[in-house]
Amino acid sequence: MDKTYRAEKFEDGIYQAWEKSGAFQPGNQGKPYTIIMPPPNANDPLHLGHAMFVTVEDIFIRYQRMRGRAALWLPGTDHAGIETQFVFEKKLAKEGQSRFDFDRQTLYQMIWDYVAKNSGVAITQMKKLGASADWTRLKFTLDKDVVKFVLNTFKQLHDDGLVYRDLKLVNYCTRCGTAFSNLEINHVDRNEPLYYLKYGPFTLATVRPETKFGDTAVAVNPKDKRYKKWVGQEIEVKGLVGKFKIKVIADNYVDPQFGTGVVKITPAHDHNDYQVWQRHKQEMPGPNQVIDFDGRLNAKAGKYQGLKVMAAREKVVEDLKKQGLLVKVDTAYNHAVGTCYRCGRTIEPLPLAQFFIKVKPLTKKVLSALNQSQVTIYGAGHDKILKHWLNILDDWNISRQIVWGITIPVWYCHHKTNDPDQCFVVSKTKPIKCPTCGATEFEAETDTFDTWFSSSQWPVVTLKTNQKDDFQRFYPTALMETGYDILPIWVMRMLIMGMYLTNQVPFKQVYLHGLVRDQKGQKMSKSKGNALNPLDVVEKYGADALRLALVMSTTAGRDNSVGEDKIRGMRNLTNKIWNAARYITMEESRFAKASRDDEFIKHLHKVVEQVTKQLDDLKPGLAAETVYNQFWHWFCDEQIEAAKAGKISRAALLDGLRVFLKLLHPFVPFVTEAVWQQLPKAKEKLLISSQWPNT
RNA sequence: GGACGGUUAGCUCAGUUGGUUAGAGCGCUACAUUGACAUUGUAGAGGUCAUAGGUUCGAACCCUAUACCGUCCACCA
Repeated sequence: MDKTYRAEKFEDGIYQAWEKSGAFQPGNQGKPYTIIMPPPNANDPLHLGHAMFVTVEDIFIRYQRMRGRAALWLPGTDHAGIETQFVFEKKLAKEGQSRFDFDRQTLYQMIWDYVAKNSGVAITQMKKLGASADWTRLKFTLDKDVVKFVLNTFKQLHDDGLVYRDLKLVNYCTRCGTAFSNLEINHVDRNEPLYYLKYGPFTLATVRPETKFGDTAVAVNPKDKRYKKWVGQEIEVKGLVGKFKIKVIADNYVDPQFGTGVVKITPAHDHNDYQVWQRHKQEMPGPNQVIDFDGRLNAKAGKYQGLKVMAAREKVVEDLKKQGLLVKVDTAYNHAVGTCYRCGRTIEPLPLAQFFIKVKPLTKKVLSALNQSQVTIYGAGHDKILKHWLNILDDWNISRQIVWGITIPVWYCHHKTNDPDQCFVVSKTKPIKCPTCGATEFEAETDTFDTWFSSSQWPVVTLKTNQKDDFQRFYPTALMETGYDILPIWVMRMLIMGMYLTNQVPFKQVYLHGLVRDQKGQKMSKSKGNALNPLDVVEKYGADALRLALVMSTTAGRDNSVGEDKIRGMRNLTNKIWNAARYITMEESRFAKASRDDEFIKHLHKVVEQVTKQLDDLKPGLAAETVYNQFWHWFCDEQIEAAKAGKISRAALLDGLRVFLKLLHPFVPFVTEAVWQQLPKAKEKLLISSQWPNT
């Protein structure tokens, strides 16, 4: 044996031996224990966040496998709709092309080829980290059977009256060319001028004067005495594109304290105004769209047609000023603006007919399951956050205007329009005749599903489309493990769709890990240059060191700092393990009993109990700490030294080492396996398939 | 505006659900080296557990308030 442990000499060979042995597949014996892996983006290299989930999930899977459970860790990869199309468009841009240079089929095929070419990346890297997942069951979100299942779910939801098409204001990014759900919008505080405009007999305040061509009413608070006499009247306004008449309505939404207490209502371009319109449909016209999906003003804006929003705003303000219609400008005004989480551009609320899922009937079921403790959330207060989310959730917009995804199986009778009452047929293939309107001509839907719509079905679909009895055997799964940052966007939706599809919770426990931060507690990012690349770390210190550094002393739901110092320290443990084994195996075991053997065995047993309890309690950080300290400071520093003095027998020491290798294995699988292979022959050939010590 | 966290050693963090002198890693100080390991060992310095009250025989842990930090949500034009 070498004087120091060299991870690079062992890791690949050991991984191959594990995989070849079939240890990653659940055995036929034992109670099932299942983790469905959060599918990483198929074509993206891994970052530390991925390394984190691989580590934590692998710890639990290895532990349960050693406990004799039929442990299944089912891996997958994600087509990651918008993310991937965005990356691909960047690539096109570099080559001087854009997505608009290709028709849908061609573009889809190009992205498919691109993803196929890179799709091994994530999997190879997870293997490097020691992930003991069952790769024979790997699923991709665009696998034929997965797609088929997702299409059926949509049909089922529609048949159950839980899907509807409606014209609503959607969060539209004019740069990415698609709508987003509310959960994908970032709100940022921005300082924008608040303009006070003359508006007929009133003065009103707005930050968006360029939308005034879309105004359909003026609103005041019903209790506001100043304006009471105007309510219900039509006023005449002299505007930039001529005179027009507009009605004054009363709505509680208007805050008399804000600005002048008068608001212009532009239902096509503002979420609040849209809601006001919904309450006053009888009194005022509906959405009057003046900004188009390319982010430019349309013909209704007269001479401002063709200008982009910000340019139009400047021009409009300038002209208002010239005509004496601008009363004053409040430049100190701050408010929150919705921005695209992808590209950062301001989100434009635009009226678009989209498909929505009615969430209320579904969230109700999930809330009651939570209240009955059918699911337990581990992670610093995030159980409360989940409940909060379930209570406030709005209907889910699942239509996306991108090609990289699963096309919504809808056929519009005659032609697709933006009319919410448009007749359509839900069908995987082109229908012959519409049962409602009798149409025989159809236009296919081009919108695709929100990626998260298929992801929300992941625990169900991965098991239903896999080996024959998998769903019966492994569902509901034991544990869902992921970062708390995707609690609402993914975990909550899996609960919703899992309950809908199976009437059971998709998983019984949720372990939410924290975000990985750098040594100083700063967020890691490429631009800051403080991000560690997991593969570089593995190469330098070994996968075990990285794994242990990621999990050591962490608590569910709390961020944790990882720097090179910590990783080096953990690498030192792998060396310590190696050397303890080297020493113990140097001499032949003698079977004579020594004076402190009994005491030694008793303490060892206590350690086993403690680590086992901590893992059962879903406290991998604490378990790692316990086993680290007990191994290094008790076993090595005290007991090996005592053995040198003859107080502990070699046989006891060797047994102790075997126990520690088992306790350490879920955390540092490579070095423990490497050492196990050097020990005198035992019944259990591979440590990965060995039995957890008795408690 | 609301919700949820945090505040423990120089730094990064644990503290197993109220119970003896509060722990780890890194860093620091002194010593140790031909027999497992310098990717080491031994010894040590360093904390009135944010602050102020309260409950209790007993509080880092429970309660109340305050301060600061962080995250998320939110339709005030």
